[in-house]
Amino acid sequence: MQGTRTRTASVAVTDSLIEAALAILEEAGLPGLTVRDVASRAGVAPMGVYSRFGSKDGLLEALFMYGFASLQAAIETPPTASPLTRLRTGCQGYRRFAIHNPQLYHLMFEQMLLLDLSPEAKDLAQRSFGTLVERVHAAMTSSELAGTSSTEVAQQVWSAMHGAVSLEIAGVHFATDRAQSFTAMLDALLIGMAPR
Amino acid sequence: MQGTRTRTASVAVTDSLIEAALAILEEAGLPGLTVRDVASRAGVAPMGVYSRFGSKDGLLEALFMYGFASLQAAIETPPTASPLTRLRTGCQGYRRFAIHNPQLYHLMFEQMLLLDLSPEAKDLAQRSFGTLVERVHAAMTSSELAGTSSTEVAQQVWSAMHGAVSLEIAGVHFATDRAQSFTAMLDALLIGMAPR
DNA sequence: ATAGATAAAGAACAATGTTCTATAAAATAA
DNA sequence: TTATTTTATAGAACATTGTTCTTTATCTAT
Repeated sequence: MQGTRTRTASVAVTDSLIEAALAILEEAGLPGLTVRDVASRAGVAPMGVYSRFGSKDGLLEALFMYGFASLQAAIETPPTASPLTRLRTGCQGYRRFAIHNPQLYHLMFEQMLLLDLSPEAKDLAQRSFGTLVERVHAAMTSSELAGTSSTEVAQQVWSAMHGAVSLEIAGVHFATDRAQSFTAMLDALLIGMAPR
Repeated sequence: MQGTRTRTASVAVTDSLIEAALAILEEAGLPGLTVRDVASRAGVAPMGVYSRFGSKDGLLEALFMYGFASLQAAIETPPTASPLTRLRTGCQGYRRFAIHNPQLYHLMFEQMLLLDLSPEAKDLAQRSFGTLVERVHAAMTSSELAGTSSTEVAQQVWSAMHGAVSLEIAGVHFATDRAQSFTAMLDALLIGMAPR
């Protein structure tokens, strides 16, 4: 008697695993994201995760990279007359991404960022930050922002944004209109960074 | 023949468990914080955690509350001539707490805050926020800050602080002097919130 | 001092990340 | 096309961890 095992085609299994993981992540959160469930949802055995990603952390890193690619797209906006306006629009995109993908955002910024990431993952994350630095630099050039180090100012803007969406995702918000409160905080920060 | 089990005295075992958990947390991080290791370090069996805290999450909630009590102490400062200065000093204390207890801060804000907490834990956290609201309110009364809702402004200040220390703890910082960058961000935000 | 109540020790259980092994599918060669 | 080698997957097995169960040492009240 021969075995009854069947083997699924190897085509695009990697993508299926990532898709399954993303779906489970947003549905059940990080604790619900088990290797078995991801593999099952993708129609493969748990081993499939290990042959393709090396470990569960490897899969999570793939989600991390997917997330930063999405974030990059969310903050990328066409040029406008005012560089500061373009920066503001990008910040709104940042919040939109976070609010629309709360579990993924949590994974990216509150889990993976604390772990040892591969150089590729770090590069990708840094590229997103680079976009923000560019916007800040442009606003400095147009004299809409003061200061000398666009990197340092960008870090401060990013910090404020991250803190705001992070607490909002956690359900810690005492303002009635959270989008408006986010914008108000950002406006205050940018006003305080304007030339005087 | 009688068993060779010994039973440790019940006095102050709860505190021993919390102390052990805090030590392991900062030494090995959240993944290293296992019930067995905590119990072992406290000199009791794993069951001790369950009889006293109900579950591992119960123990983590005790750490959460310990953390917020410490944070409360860190942001609590004596009155000064300028309410805004007092607010600023409290914010520096906030950062100091976070940087000195990075793993605990991570547990508090990036893990527990996302879970279902007991009313006691929520109250304690809200009390810390209340202190910040008071400082903001005082600065509004002295016309050093503008705006009508001290709660909303306090939330924005907290957001910015949290984002800054959160990224700093994660190792994401592009400024040379991080304490200075934190202060610079805070200054910009408070300037942007000043009456005009 | 004795009896009952309490809670802790240690074993056992369930779930999860990971590894191992047999083998089905694919790739290659003749 | 057929035979052989390689690859990667299915399913079982293993280690660790959160949790529960059972036995029994310790505590408390009389």
